[in-house]
Amino acid sequence: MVSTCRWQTRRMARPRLIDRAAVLDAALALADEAGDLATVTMSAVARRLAVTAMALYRHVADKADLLDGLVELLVGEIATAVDTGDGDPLTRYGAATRAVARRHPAVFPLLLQRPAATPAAGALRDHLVERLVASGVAPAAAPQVERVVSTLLLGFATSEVTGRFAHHDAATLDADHRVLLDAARGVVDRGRP
Amino acid sequence: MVSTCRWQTRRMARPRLIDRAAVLDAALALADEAGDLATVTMSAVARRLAVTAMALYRHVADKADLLDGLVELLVGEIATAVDTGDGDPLTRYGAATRAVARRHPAVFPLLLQRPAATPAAGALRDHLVERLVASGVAPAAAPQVERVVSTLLLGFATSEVTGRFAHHDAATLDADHRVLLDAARGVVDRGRP
DNA sequence: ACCTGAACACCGTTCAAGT
DNA sequence: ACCTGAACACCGTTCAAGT
Repeated sequence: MVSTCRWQTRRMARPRLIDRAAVLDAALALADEAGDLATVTMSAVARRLAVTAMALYRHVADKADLLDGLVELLVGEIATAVDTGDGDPLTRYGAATRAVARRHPAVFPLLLQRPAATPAAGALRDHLVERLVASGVAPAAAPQVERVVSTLLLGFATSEVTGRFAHHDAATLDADHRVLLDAARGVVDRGRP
Repeated sequence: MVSTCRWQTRRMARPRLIDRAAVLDAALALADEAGDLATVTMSAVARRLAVTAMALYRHVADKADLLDGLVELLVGEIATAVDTGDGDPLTRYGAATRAVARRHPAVFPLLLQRPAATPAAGALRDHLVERLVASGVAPAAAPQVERVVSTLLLGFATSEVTGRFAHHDAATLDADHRVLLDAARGVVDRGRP
């Protein structure tokens, strides 16, 4: 027996059981399964990681920080989805937003609830502005077009996911979304010189 | 001394210290002053009414019911404001929505968060559809136009109030709102036969 | 460095009891 | 009928202690 601690690589170090990404993934999975943000408690997230609630505080500052992390995750998913699928960029952005909302209905409303000041949000915004300019929108107008179009898409997807249109069927919602995309297209076209 | 209870009008009756409206008003005032929905706890609302938290449960089913009541209050305010001010109906609806959002920034985001199935929401929706039809929108198209336009307005006002546009000044936000209203006008015009 | 145990202030909610 | 006191399960968070 050289040591009572097998994991002792250096002096008094402990094996890292979890990290920030694991915490956020567990929280997101929990929210998705429950379909309800109230289920995401520090205890529940910790339990899913086979750890105590107190252990989380090494990796997230507090619960608000954890929720901000979830928002970052969703923004990242929208960013990676925005360049896939078919149709023009606007159609793809709309589809990406809607798809992420459906995948994470409990967390999605947070996107409209906290300032979009996180790194991932800034990156997505920059990317969208670039795409708008590439499609002929005046550089001076592009940021405003991005703000308004993103607000349109976010508001609609949130409504869909919180059940604001609960008694309407999928076909009606799809038709509504087409009307919304037409309106967004109008905003983009008005930004063209 | 005929009775030890001065307030005893009938057998064992007690003076009604509070009612549902008082509970909702206190909760709304609390949220407005704090600018934060987390401040609205059952204890805090009760304290403001000089009553214990348990007393509230006679007048609201639970906390979710209390929050639904707040939503009703805001929807009512939008409904009464929608026919005042100048400009066309759409401009007024937009201004009314924005004004209510600014008056109640902490509560407003709830409008996008819960199904619009309450009586006040239904009444406002019916009123808006009527106005749209009166302005020449096809009766068959009016409900869809109402849904999309309301979603636009709610999404923008929510963003403004949650600080999603935090680093932009008032003039920029006003300009964004004008662009949004133009888009909404496009949706309305497309509903005309 | 990372995790745990114990502890704290607070939350929503119930139920029997008082008036 | 309406409100209170006591009680319960749960929440987020801290801090000293263990490894």
